[in-house]
Amino acid sequence: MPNIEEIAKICKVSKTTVSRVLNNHPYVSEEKRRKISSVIKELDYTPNSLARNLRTNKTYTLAISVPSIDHSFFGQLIKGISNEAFVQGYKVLICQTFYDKQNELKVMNLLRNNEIDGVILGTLENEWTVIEPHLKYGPILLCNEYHEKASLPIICYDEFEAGYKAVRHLIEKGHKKIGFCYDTSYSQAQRQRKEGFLKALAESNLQTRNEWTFDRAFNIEDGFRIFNEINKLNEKPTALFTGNDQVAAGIIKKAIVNGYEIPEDLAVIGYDNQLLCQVTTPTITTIGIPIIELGIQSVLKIIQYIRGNEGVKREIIRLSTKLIVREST
Amino acid sequence: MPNIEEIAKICKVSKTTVSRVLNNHPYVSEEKRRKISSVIKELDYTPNSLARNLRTNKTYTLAISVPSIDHSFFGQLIKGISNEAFVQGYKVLICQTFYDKQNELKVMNLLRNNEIDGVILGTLENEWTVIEPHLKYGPILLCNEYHEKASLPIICYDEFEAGYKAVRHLIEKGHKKIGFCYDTSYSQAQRQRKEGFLKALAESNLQTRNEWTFDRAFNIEDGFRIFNEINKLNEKPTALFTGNDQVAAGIIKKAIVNGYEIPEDLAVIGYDNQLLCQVTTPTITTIGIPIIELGIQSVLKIIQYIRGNEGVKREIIRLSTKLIVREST
DNA sequence: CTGAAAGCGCTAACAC
DNA sequence: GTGTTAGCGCTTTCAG
Repeated sequence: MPNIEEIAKICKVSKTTVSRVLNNHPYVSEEKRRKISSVIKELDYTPNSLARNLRTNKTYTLAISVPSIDHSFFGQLIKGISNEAFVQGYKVLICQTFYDKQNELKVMNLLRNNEIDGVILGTLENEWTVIEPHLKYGPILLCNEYHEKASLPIICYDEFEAGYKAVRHLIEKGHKKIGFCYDTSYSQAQRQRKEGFLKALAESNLQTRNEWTFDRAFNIEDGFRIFNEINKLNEKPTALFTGNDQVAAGIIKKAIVNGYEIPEDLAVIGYDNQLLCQVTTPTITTIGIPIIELGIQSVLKIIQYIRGNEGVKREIIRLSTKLIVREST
Repeated sequence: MPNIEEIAKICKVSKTTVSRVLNNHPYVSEEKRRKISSVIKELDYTPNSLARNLRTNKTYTLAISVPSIDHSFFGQLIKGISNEAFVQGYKVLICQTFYDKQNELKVMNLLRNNEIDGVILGTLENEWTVIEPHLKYGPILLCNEYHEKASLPIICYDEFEAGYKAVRHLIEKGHKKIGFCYDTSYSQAQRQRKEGFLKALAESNLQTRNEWTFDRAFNIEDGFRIFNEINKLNEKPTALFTGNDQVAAGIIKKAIVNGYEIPEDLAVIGYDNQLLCQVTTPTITTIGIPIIELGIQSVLKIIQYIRGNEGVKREIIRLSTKLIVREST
């Protein structure tokens, strides 16, 4: 494998001059530039990224941390992030936390060891005080999650409004007993969603119940489980804001198999507007969210900090969501 | 940020000794080892990976190339790969080809520029002659795809058997007019699946038709599109092997909305055994495949080549699949 | 416009 | 057991 010195020797110039050509620097005579370029092509030479990275102290790599990639919301988010990152000349490292604090710290260590230039957190497992010290190693950004105090850029959905809209819709459909599902109840984004939910209930003098609130609702199987829990209740909710289309699909399917009429016996509203909503029977009412845009904005923002070489500061971008009514409500 | 020299100075030893402690080499006195360890901890020092990588010419990073991450099969595959890679001390870079030859070459360039130690190809866009020259830069492995000649490790499903089993099942259900969907018809894995399909038909003296074969069948929307094409045919198939659960779900949903009885008017069999199969109405008959195992085996195999520092050679591992019967057939 | 020289932070012969 | 030395391959002052 040829290196820059070999190219320099063949062209009878210094490594510096070759480097200038490689990096499109000015002040190289047209003649030499041509010669060097042709030798580079001939020998099929490409610069060693490792050496470059060490020298410039940049990796052009971003890490994206998510609970689990195996979920269509995060799949789409990563797709959006990955595409935009590639356009901007960055690579993307995937890190899954599986809701584990230690795994999240491993991502932080990548930043510390100079393996990546920045981190996009698509979930937040640790306390902010644990994350904060890592800011000195490079920019960190919160995406799809919220924190009330953390001093970093936050790009998220308007969760409060989403929760509010969903429940307003259910109330308008005549429901008075409405339940809620958390992905994880320690997520502040989910807490805000719940606030919106509660606000809408309060405005109509309605209340929810503890036993109508479910935690760890992430995928279809969680939906199966949650339906079973609901089905055992004496006083059942008549409507449910699941916070997630997969969970909605699981609940709906199990309900139908158990003889429920949807939405008459149980109205269900999802979140994300995945294609899944269109193939179930009944189709699923949901909250539509701009996933790709969330990804793009996150990438642009973190690259801005990387390029600017500046410490991140708190700034909040809230993307708005929209209610999409289908057959399940 | 402290470096190895600083640690050495404080401990009044050479960088070498510090390096030995860092890498758990023997021949360091217990006393110095303790002293150095404690200073490392105190200063919160971690070695710069970039420098290490340059020196050792290793990155401990694998790239996984897939058409699009935004698909539950590839999401699960990446999950399996990513988990096992982390266990083995490797990071995973995600690369999406979007079925584009150029994007696949970008992955190859990562290998050439020393940005990764090996590549797992979850799809194959270019001719083998285009890929082959890159083998000199590091190990490449084919996963979930097949090639009749390529001299590299191939870990795939027994596609022939899967196609055969699926069609046998449809024939036993009384079907004589059976259609087929390709993800991409240039995929040799898919071709093998088709061979199995044809073998089963031939054994029963049945034939398929060109207009019952559909290409670019990847997701739910493709399923919608394909149903519309079927619905326009004069002579329609009565059963379909879609090669993909999403496509199956899309076809089934559109069929039901258009008044078809499933499976009476149209039997549909998917592939992958995603959870999606369990929430549609009717539930979807499919081919169950060991996705996580495919990922794990791929990682173990490529790491074996990386560690052994040897050129890859052709070897084929075929994982077997199983028919899972539900309501759609 | 061009090149010499220094050095990013680390590891690994090799000598003692 | 330990330290000296020489790079890995590149970019970037700085001097000419």
